Amino acid sequence: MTSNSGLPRFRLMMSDGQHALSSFLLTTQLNHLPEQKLLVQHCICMLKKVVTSTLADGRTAVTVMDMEVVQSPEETGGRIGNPTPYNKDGKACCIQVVINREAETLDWFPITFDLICRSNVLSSKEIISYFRTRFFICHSTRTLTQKWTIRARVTNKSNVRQWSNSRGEGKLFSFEVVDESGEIKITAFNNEVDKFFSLLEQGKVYYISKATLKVANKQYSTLKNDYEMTLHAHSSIVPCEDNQSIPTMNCNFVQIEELENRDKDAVIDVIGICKKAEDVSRITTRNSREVSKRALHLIDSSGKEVTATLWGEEAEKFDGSGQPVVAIKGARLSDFGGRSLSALFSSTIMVNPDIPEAFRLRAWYDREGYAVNSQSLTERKSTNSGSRMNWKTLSDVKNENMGHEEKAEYFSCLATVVYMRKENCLYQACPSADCNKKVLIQHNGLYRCEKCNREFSEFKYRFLLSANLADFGDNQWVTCFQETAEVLLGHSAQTLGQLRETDEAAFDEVFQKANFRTHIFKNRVKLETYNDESRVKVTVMEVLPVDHREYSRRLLIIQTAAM
DNA sequence: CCCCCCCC
Repeated sequence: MTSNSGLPRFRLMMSDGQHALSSFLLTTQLNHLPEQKLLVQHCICMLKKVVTSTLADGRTAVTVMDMEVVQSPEETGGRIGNPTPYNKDGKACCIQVVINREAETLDWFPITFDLICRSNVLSSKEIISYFRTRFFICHSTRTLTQKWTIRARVTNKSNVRQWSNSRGEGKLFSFEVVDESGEIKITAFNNEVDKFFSLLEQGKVYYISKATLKVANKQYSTLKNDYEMTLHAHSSIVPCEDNQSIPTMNCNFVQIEELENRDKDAVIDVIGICKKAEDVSRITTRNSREVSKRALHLIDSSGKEVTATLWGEEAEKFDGSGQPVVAIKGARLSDFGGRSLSALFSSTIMVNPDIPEAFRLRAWYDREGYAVNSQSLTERKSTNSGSRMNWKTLSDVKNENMGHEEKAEYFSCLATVVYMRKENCLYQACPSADCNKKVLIQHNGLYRCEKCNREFSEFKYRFLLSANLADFGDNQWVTCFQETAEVLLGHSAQTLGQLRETDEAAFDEVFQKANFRTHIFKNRVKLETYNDESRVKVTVMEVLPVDHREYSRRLLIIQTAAM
């Protein structure tokens, strides 16, 4: 054919041995291939870059922008199979072409993943839909469902998690992969969990094909990709042995010292010597879930130390013996204790990773680091460090008009309980797990909760205790709810409620014993208006035992103030 | 189709 530029234009018929399509046009830049008799009949070609277009008559033309001849007709042995014409509107479609390492030439393609077909053979249908997909991705934000193959290394793999919500229930896991062009998250649900979970191993390389692509929800991902993948029934994952060219995890380690300058909630990569691993412990979250946690004390050559918390299984299985190098990719920076780190579900924790940074750290620590009197960015958790406490005397609270701001204020004080109101210290609350609303007894003997709009045969006792606290110079009425009242009185609301019903003397004794006790109180203070009357309300958030050192220190402050 | 990221 003749091109617009007047140069000869070559048209190719390509076949996969089953079907053939003659609508391939060679870009004139590649004319040397046929002219030098490299591109000849029956050779096998690897198409590296192709642009498809729809002609006026509806036919699809495929312009070959870059290609390589991988087998001569001699090697191929002539025609393969008995191909019939490919009809894209109809039944069959399968044209043998080969795609390899396509991505780098397609810089306008937002997911520039290394496209390699596992068998090195793609059908024309796949190719055409693939190119449609590229167009689709560029111009649409809807869920994208097309097929391709990537070759990538697994850098992180989650556990299997169950979910249950109004839309149904099931299980899932996700993993993250990296290749030369970037990183992407891939999620598997239900059947695909069974199929692929045990196959995938962190650090290994796989061919992954026929996953669907969708726009990533940035809210839940810190990966540098606007898209993510989901596996489906037809998806395939095959281990790849030849993985030299695929990068390993790319970490961007931040020096511990530098954490001081980073924003709270930043997600960062850190590497350090685990100077100390605290014991694993179990905690209950706000959502009443139990989870294991373990704090690590990491130090690096900046001479600074930081506490990093691991969760769940990561916390349980962590072995800190021998002070290993620990790298955490994607830890979240918290301002607890000044600066600390917390592993996320998406974090990757590596013990003694095989990377230069780890070797350097090991050498530094064994040579000199072990002797460094390191300074931690994370303050010791303890009530006597003082710095997290906004210490006030009770008269300070009044003199400084605390609580008059729009936002509630907080203060800590050392004070003695001088009175507790026994009357109304307990109320009958709704027995539902998360409802503490007061219930009213009905004529039918049932207890009604207005909030839940339900009647119950039972109630639970809750504390709402008014107490008067005093220090050397002043006193203050405060409110203690459930947890803090339980600490002050040393009994659960349920126990004390029953005691009140059965043994009034014993009930009174609980109050006598708890009175005139001295504690550290952490309080919230806020001006509240009720019936047109404003007054400062102090709610006790936490009751802590008095540490002797702290007691002496506070006493000194109080005495100095009194002089 | 998930989206939990916790505790002091």
